[in-house]
Amino acid sequence: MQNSFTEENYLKIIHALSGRDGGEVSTNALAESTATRAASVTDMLRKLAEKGLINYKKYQGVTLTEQGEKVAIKVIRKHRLWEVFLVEKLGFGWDEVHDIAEELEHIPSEILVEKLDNFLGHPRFDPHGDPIPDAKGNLTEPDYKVLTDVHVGEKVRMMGVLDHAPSFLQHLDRSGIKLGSVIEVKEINEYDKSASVQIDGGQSLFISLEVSKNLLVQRR
Amino acid sequence: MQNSFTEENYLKIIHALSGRDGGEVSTNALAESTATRAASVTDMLRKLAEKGLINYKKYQGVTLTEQGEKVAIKVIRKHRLWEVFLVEKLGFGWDEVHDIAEELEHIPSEILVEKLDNFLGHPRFDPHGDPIPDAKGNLTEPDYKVLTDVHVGEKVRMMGVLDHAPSFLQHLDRSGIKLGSVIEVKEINEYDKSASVQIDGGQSLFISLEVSKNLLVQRR
DNA sequence: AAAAAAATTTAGGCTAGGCTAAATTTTTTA
DNA sequence: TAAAAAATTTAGCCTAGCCTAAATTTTTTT
Ligand SMILES: [Mn+2]
Ligand SMILES: [Mn+2]
Ligand SMILES: [Mn+2]
Ligand SMILES: [Mn+2]
Repeated sequence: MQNSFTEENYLKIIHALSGRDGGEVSTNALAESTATRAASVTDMLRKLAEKGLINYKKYQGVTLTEQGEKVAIKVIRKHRLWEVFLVEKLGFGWDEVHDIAEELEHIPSEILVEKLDNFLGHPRFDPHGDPIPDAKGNLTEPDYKVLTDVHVGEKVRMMGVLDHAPSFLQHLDRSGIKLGSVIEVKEINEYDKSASVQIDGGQSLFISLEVSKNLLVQRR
Repeated sequence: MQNSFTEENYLKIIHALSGRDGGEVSTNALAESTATRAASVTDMLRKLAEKGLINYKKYQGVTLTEQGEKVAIKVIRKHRLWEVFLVEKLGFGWDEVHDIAEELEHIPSEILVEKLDNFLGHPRFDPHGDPIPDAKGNLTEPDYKVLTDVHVGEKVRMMGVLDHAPSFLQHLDRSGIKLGSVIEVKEINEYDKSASVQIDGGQSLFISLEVSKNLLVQRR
């Protein structure tokens, strides 16, 4: 049977909150992420467990079953492919596409997804640097580090963001930081952990700890 | 306030059933088109009237208000633009796109529609020959005639279909009839009104009355 | 112009997915 | 380790969109 829009959202959120270790997700965390109340979450968890999509024991938190994981990954695949479409083909900014993709990800047709993937040239990453699961459902999270873990003097490449909020992405735009940018850490301020960095060998600027915490980078 | 998926479908269907004269649409006709029961339709009509989207007096049938017409035309615009995208960009057949567009037409963002329209090069017609409303909401139905009204000896151009069912479209594919094809009526069988026609000056074939009734054509 | 038939609306219910308030269980703190 | 706090579940309600059965209105036939 088909899963509803709402069920798909729960599964996707459980996947995200579960992290790469697939740990238990709490009712309250889900209530927060779905912008509903804990009581409503409990109702839905019972339904998802009934359908075999999650492992749920009262008071114990939930994890995805293999089947639930599959569904979640399909939704993530669609979300990220649509984001690529919106940015690459329609000319949206990376700060504008999340909400629209949030709707498009629930359009059913398998064949649509595969034709879209083909049209886009089988992209591996979405506009925020997040990996796109392949048609078989394989999702490999590259292990990037956070900019706060980079030492003074190191040069790294910007590979993704942890925060997807438009305001954060726009802040990066104004700072001239984008996917692929080379970031050299020149200095770290002892007092507030802000960093002085140079972008692509050009402009130098200060980055707050808050920003550093949300930048995913890779040693080169 | 935003209109729901269901409300949008009602408005679109009322628009279609209302025809170019904007005549009253009956409860039963809506029940048939929405695949629901008359009682359910009545409920929804009261809600749409409440919102000022339709003119509704008990037992009298409904028409769209100006506001309702606007909403309906926006949905139609989205539906047809997405169909163009699916056929032109993703390579779907014209027989495969209706159901998918039926979902895509409810994705909200105005800006998405305009960017999509731009990406597609502002198409005037969808893959079935139906006119696409412009961004301002102008929808002009070209006045094509039905193939049954064409006399023997006339040559006409195929411009659209009345039936959008996949089986009908596939039948046309097998017959080599597509948008733009030139159809010359060679003979009309007195008994069953089937026609003998020649397509694009090449292949000759028989067309049943049922098919003729659903082909929109234009004198050249 | 009745009477019969058809169309439509009303009444009363159901499910999905929400909510608040109260009860229960688990976790933390003293 | 008992009490307090936090987390979670249960109970009871609500709205959107459906449904069936019964009542009402309109239309068609006699
Ligand atoms: Mn996103
Ligand atoms: Mn993304
Ligand atoms: Mn269609
Ligand atoms: Mn169409």
